[in-house]
Amino acid sequence: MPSPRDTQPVRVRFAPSPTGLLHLGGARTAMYNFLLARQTGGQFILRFEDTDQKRYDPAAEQDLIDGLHWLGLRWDEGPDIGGQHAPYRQSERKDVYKPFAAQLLESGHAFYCFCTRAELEAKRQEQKARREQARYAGPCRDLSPEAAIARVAAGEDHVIRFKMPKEGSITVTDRLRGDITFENRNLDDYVIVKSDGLPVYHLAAMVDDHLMGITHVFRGEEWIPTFPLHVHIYRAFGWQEPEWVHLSLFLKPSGKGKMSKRDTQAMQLTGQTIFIKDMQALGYLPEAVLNWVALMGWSYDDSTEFFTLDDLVQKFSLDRLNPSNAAIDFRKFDHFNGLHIRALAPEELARRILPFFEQAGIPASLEALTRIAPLIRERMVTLDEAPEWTAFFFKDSVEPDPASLVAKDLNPAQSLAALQQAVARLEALPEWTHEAMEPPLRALVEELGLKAGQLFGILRSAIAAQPVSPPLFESMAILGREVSLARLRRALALLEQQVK
RNA sequence: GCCCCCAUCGUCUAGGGGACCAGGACGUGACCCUUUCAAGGUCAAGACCGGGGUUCGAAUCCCCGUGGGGGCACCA
Repeated sequence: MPSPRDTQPVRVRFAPSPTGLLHLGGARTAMYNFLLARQTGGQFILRFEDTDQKRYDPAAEQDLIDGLHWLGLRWDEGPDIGGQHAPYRQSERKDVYKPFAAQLLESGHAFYCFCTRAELEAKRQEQKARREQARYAGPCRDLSPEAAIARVAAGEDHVIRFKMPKEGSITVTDRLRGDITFENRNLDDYVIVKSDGLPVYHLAAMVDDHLMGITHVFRGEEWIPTFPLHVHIYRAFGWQEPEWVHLSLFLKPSGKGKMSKRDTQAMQLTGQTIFIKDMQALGYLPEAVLNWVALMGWSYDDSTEFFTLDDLVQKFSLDRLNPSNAAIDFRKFDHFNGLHIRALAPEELARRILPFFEQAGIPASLEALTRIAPLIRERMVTLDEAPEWTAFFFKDSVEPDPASLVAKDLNPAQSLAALQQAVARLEALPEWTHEAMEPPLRALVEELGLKAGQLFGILRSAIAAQPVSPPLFESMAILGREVSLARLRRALALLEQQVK
């Protein structure tokens, strides 16, 4: 069911509330918005829904902005850069909502409510005791407008509620699920303006989306229960609705429910996170985050899985969105990270791993890392592994475990003899390159009747002094003749000690 | 409890009446390659929640169960 509205330039928005850090779900929603905007030549807008001053977290705004930047999702209008419809922070738009609330009051679609929280809570308890549906049951709905206005004028505390029809039903249309019908009697007289005068999401988001010309609304499935309210509001104003796209939810790895605070904390202990901010430090690539998350709820075909952001801009389609929830699978995240690392050019990989060396206190230059990058690119899962893989390149000398210098199935004396000959051949080399050293050493393996792994294992251990390391010849070439030979001679000495 | 959404391998998914003894990927196992570790390659095991319909024919459409998930705030 493709809609012609998907191919016209769209206006979409990512509208998080600055109450917490940017996480996977938000990143996916933001990306889908971004993709559709770029694909159609439309606009992607960032808007902060901060009408709840109690939950506001000043650090969250910056985190949201930083996270989106890191992911490479740029917006065309937003609180930090302005735009045609500024401001893009709802707390700064208090005055724009007022006339709309007034209009709803006048047209009879809303009413003033003077019930206190305590009264409401008591009613809810009663309803619960009677096993009834909990919903607004106060007297204010039936107050005459004159009486209500008089009480407001007298300074009485109040909220504004949407006057939900008691009868009938409403059918709303979600892009992924089709028509959904709700009985109005199951809907509540929701508060749309709080006693502090600020609208709640239900009003603020609808007004802003309309005013900002939003054509497609992407949001999580948790909004479906209040979806009919939102459409009621649109209809009360006589506005044209956007395309509503309710995305599936991300479930915890076990598949049992949404991520809770407790879950996210437990996750950090195992090096897993749903927060974009932490992913960079853990060595993940924004490309991998995007690729991974794009495929949770969307697919291109029956086999393509590797996508860059540009690919996604080109290939994304609302019609291939999947409505069922998805359990987060971090192993797949690692897989995508490896794929994207391998897709990086050496100099680019070097640039990405440089911060990890700085953090480890290893004075590695970009030039050196660029030469080393190809050796580790094929074996890395996360960027933070780079320093441990390559630490030996940046040491003046290394101290291999003596036992590691004795090859499998050989005794120390035999290992020493093999290494002596290997060193002799290497010393005789006219030039110190991978191409120059491999043939004579392979020949030596042959002559000694050894297996390649036996001889090269000794050399690798002498050079890198770590149980696993990048390939030998490439490593020696980068290390240079002097350093390599010095390390081999040191290994010779260690072996001699074992022989006597 | 009430309302709503969803339902294919352990996980992410393809499939939108015959092309399906259900395809891909992650993970798992085996093998190949191999100087370690990876990467890469090959192969293998592994799923249509159940029951009714509709139809010549259903993973695909409908209904009922069941299961999972979400929501029921002056939060978003």
